[in-house]
Amino acid sequence: MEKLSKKERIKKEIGEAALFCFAKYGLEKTTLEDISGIIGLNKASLYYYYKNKEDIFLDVVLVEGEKYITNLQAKALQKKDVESQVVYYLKERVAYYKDVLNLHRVSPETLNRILPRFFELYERVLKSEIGFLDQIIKSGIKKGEIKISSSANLAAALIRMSDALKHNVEKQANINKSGKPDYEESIRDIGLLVGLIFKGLKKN
Amino acid sequence: MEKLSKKERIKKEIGEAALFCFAKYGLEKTTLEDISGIIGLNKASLYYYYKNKEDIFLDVVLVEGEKYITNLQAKALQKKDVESQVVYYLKERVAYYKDVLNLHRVSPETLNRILPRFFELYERVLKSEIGFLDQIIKSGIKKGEIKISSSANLAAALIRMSDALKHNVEKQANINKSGKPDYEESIRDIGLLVGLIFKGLKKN
Amino acid sequence: MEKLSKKERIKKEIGEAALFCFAKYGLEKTTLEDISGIIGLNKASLYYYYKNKEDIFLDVVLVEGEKYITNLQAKALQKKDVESQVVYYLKERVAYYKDVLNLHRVSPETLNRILPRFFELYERVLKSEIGFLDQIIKSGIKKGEIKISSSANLAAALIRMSDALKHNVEKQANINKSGKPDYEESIRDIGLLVGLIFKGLKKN
Amino acid sequence: MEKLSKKERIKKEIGEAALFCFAKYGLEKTTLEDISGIIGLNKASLYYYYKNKEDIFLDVVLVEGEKYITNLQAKALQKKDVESQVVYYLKERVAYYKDVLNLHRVSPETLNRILPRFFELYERVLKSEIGFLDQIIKSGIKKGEIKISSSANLAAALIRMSDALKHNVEKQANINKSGKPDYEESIRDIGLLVGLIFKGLKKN
DNA sequence: GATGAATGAGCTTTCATTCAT
DNA sequence: GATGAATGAAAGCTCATTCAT
Repeated sequence: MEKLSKKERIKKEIGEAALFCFAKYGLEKTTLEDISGIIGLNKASLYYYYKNKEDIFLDVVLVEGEKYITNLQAKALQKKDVESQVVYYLKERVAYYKDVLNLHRVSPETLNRILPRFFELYERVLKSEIGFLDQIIKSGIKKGEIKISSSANLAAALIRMSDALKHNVEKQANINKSGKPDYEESIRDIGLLVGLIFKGLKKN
Repeated sequence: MEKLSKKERIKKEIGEAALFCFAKYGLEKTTLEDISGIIGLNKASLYYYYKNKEDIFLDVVLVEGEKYITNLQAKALQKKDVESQVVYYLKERVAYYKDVLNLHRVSPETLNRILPRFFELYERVLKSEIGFLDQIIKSGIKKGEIKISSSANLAAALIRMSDALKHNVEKQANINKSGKPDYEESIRDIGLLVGLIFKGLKKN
Repeated sequence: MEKLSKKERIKKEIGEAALFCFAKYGLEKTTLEDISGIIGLNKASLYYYYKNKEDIFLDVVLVEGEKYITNLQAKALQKKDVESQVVYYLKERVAYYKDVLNLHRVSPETLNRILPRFFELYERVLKSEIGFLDQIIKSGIKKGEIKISSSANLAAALIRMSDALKHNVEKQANINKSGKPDYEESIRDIGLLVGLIFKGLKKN
Repeated sequence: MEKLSKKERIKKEIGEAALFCFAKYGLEKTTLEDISGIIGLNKASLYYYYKNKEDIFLDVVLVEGEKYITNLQAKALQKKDVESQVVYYLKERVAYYKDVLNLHRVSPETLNRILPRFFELYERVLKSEIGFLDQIIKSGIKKGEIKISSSANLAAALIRMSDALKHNVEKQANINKSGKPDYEESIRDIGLLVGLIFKGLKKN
């Protein structure tokens, strides 16, 4: 279907090779030679396609993330009611983060350096996520499960809330001795808070 | 209580600083300056206490491991019958490995270099583990839950079996493209095999 | 005459700079900065041309060795009869070793680490050495100086014998307190043994 | 016979251990731990007996040198006439230098750093050397082999001449590409010059 | 006198990044 | 577009040397 320019095609190849290496050696241990070697390219050539190693990582993680999000949305829709759908979606979304970081063995240190750029790029995906939640909520309203005037605002707020909770444990981890963000805490909080929010929305 | 020589005290300090750094940056990303800086030492000084970076890591992991094992044994004893105790202990034990490697973000590459030395040092702990299983099994015999003549042999065999299963997925990971050992497989196998073994022990 | 690629040309430059430094400071005291500085390169650049310092040394020694061997063969041919030629060649060959190690001040310790790799690379030269001895012997047969059916086998055996004798004193040196291989012993033995061998060959 | 203070005794022990190590590993590769380990001392303790590693080396070389000189003088006296004695003595003396540097694998670089201090310490030995030559010459005069008014001056001049020639090739080596002092040249020159000098002394 | 402890300087090696061609 | 070639920065490690005890 999609016609990719040659440049896009090679970028994709690089991304795939990188994904493989990141999963195998971790972000920091993967060398540009590891990546370029797989696709028979010189390591200097990577710089024609990407600004630097970090950008390759971000791209890979974003593409993977988008695939995952699409998949997750399909799964979420199978839950029985709006609340379950929303809770499931928000929780799994955070859990995904944890897995990605573990998979690529990114140190929180590096993470913090990367995150700003990540969210910059993530913006587009984020909008689609809010759109998805908006739809769910709207259909919940239609089915009479909940009542609320501004669905879009709620959708955006929920996403922001869960991202904020996630951020929170990441920052905590940076301050505390522990070093490892306790994403489980975010996930529990999300469950609790969404539960309370929906209690209110149903009451009416 | 425990009187540590000054050298021992500083080794402990180094170990704690290292543990913190390994958890935060991962083994490979942690520099000796990171570690020594925390306790106000010059990086060269670490070599007075440890032969090299790897040795620091092994020490830290072993000490942590021993603490964990002690704790795990207490937990295992709370399970209702011998079989549950044994299965729980063996499964959690392997799960711990997975967590440790994830926590410190050790690349499989490095892992393979370190493992031989690790098991050399682990020998002592291993004996205490076998001793623990032996006790559990003996008390199971006493309570009439199971029947078997040589409890000690069974204990050693069970430990060796679960370690072998763990090794197996590690070796597989090295051969396969994936790179990541699938410890879940080992854990499932342990559950299955111990189940079958105890079926036999109960039959009598 | 010979057209060298740019890479080959620079490798040669490095080799020459290295030879100069090794002779001046000795292998272990020569730093990569010493070598790279001479030809106006950054020390990291050496790694583009050679895997490591040891490889530079091996290359340099091999190239020098080959030159020496060629020269030695011309000299040996000037001796009056086969026996003299063979004895001269084998003795000088061992003496060269001693001189090279002295010249570059290689510690026996380092020597032992390097030797296996050296002989791996030396294989090619060795064959030409055997070929040379084979020729000498054949011409000795033609002139009626000696009698033997398999000249090639004798050639190979003589080279191996003298190398074995050299190895021997190197191993001895490692065991004994002295540390320094007594190559003179090998040289004396070679003289003695070749003398006896040729006595037999002439008798017929 | 000689009663050594405890300090002197330990200095001697250190010297012997050092000599062993220098011969085995060379000056630069020998660590203070190598030396102190042999006599069961802490490496820091060496600094109570010697100012630094270089001083240990100088001491060792001087002591060895003195032994050698004594021995050499006895040997020289066995030569048939003054000229032979003088030539032999001066030549062997320089050859000894070459051997010592080879034995301990001292780089000319290091040598130049050490030499000034060496000659400072050597002063005493030097006087005895001049005294020895003086005696030889005097006995030559007595036997009517040669004629000269100031024997002591000649003795000193001869020593200085041969040392100067030696210095010369060392400095040459530093300037030239070669790196290795060609002591053979000095030795040839000594032979030539002493020959001419004695020609003159005999003429009269 | 002896040494445990600490360190600065220097070494080899790796790697992301740059740039002329 | 691609890459050969180069490099700065930083890592792990070694060792002579210092110093308080």
